Amino acid sequence: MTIIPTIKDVAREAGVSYATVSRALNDHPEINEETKKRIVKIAMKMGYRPNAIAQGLVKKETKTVGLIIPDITNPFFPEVARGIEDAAVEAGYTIFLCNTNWNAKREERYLNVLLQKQVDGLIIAPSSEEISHLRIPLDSGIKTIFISRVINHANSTCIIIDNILGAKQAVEYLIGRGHRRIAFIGGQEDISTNRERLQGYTQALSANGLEFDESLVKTGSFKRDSGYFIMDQLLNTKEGNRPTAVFAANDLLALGALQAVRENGLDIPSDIAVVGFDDIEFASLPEIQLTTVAQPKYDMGKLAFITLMELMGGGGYSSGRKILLDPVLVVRKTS
Amino acid sequence: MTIIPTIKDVAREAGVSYATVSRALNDHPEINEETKKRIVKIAMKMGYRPNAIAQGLVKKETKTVGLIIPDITNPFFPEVARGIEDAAVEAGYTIFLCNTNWNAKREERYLNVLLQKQVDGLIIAPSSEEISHLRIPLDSGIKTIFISRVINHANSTCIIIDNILGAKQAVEYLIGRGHRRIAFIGGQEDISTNRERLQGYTQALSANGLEFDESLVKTGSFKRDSGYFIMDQLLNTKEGNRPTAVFAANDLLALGALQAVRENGLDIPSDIAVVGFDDIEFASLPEIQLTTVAQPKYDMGKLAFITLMELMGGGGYSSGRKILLDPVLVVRKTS
DNA sequence: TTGTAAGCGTTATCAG
DNA sequence: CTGATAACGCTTACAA
Repeated sequence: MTIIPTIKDVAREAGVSYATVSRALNDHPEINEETKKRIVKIAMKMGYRPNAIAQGLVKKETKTVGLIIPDITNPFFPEVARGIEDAAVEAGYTIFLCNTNWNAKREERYLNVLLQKQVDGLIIAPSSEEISHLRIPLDSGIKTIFISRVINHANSTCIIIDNILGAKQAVEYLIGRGHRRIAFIGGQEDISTNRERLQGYTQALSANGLEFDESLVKTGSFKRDSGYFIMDQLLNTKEGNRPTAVFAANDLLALGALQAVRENGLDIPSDIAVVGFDDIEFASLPEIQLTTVAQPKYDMGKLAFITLMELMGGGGYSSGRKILLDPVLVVRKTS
Repeated sequence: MTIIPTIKDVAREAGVSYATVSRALNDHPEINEETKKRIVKIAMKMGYRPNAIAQGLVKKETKTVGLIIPDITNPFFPEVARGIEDAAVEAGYTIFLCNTNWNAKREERYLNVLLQKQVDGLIIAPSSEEISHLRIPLDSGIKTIFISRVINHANSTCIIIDNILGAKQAVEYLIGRGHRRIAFIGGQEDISTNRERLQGYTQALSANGLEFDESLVKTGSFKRDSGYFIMDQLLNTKEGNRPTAVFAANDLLALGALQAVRENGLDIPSDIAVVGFDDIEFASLPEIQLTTVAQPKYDMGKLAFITLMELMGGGGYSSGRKILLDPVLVVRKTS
């Protein structure tokens, strides 16, 4: 419970001015090596730790970035976050984690708080299409990276996966396996991730001369219970309409769908084939073996931070870039 | 890309002193209602946002707390984190998320960074028994809550689950089902979580007159591949020694064990019964149906933050409390 | 090479 | 009720 010493205390102890202490600690070139060593030693002994808040105030840089995600409970995001953080630690940054629970109001609130806290940059996985509040960071000029969702704003930098392509691959694979009645189980309808995956689904159908059947497309939220509920509905329509395969917009939905299928006494994949999206770790469990479209989650996180660094560095790196990552279909046992 | 106005700008615009603006914004009692309204309006129009860094400097309070966890990839922690965060948001706090990847060095580094950033409090799920560096926060007097692991330090407040009891329940249940050769698959050996769960295991055995067989106890790290590897070893010892049941120190280990058992062509639970610990969401998947000892993860997070608030509030709340939560055995299909 | 002093954006203490 | 002004802990011109 010792009181934390300030630079003032160190200066007094060492019998020099604040400036000299500051110089010693940040090893400025213009300082006597001897006194520097002496001061550093004293500072250490006193347990001096520079106050980052004060530093932030004068340097106008906090070595802090905000990360806003919609659902920390979806293993996809922790994996991305880990990538971001590993890159951040290396660069000496600390992360404010903000989980919105898919709540746009909370997202907006966080945005404001983070700006007030003077973060140097922002990484956002937007949770709603209601992007009006996303103009806040953009207009304020703070360096921002959007991940997993594209934002239509002149100079927003986005890192996303090619959702359309990924979905297309998944559905075409299903078609290749002979399926003709393929359902789409989506998350929040108005989210671009969902829209694009639906788009890929539609494109795959039409490219293969299959008719789009509205009754086979249902959306909810990107959660397991939603997948369960929707799949159950899908299975309990009149017999003839039942799909033989399902493409779910993420793995959580797929996991829910799997459960509904089994509880309806049907077999996977012989009665119903299921394909997900994300390739969360649990998709590969031997008991699950979910066929899914993989995203490079960890690397996406790392890339996001590195790109943000470039932006923050202020170098000639143009914002407004859209970085598109490649999905890869991982075929396992549910299809 | 507008420049962010300071209180100075607002003051100039409103034709009053900084002090008055500050008073208006923090609605002090001693201010004219009219001018207050006028100033607030002007501030809003200008898009003024108080600089939290500057506020932190003078108020000596940052409304920020640090959260240090070992593995964000283990669904247990995101769930706890969500609880913490929900409570934090409500109280107007923001969380620094620090993931250590079970790395003590990184934990120590984070500790120092967080102190420098002047967090108001700390919530730590320690990742190693090498607690020497944990003296840093304790000695510095910063309010700290330890979760999921107990720290032997005079005035550390810990929120943990009764690991011994939980493990005991699990193993006694197994014994009740007729198992006599029960293996223990642990995480990092020196971590109290692991030690206590092992202790519960041992107690259950001796309380039931079963002999402790060293060859049935193996530890690795709290990860799935570790569980897989250990289980595989266990199964490939000479036939007679093979266990008929396994108690894994967490669900990830159990999931790995499940996989090894199946890959060895054995049936669950008839050949080998498996019980885990944590009850992560994926344990309840119909395909998994893992029997496990449940922890109130989300509530534990909320409680952690609320307790921290009490501590930070400086009220008469004594630190040094150990809060013990109750585990509950959830019997599903792997036992 | 070192010291002095101004300033970062707030809040808080005094006077008025 | 309001206005100066001194902190908060640090960095950085500018002087010495």
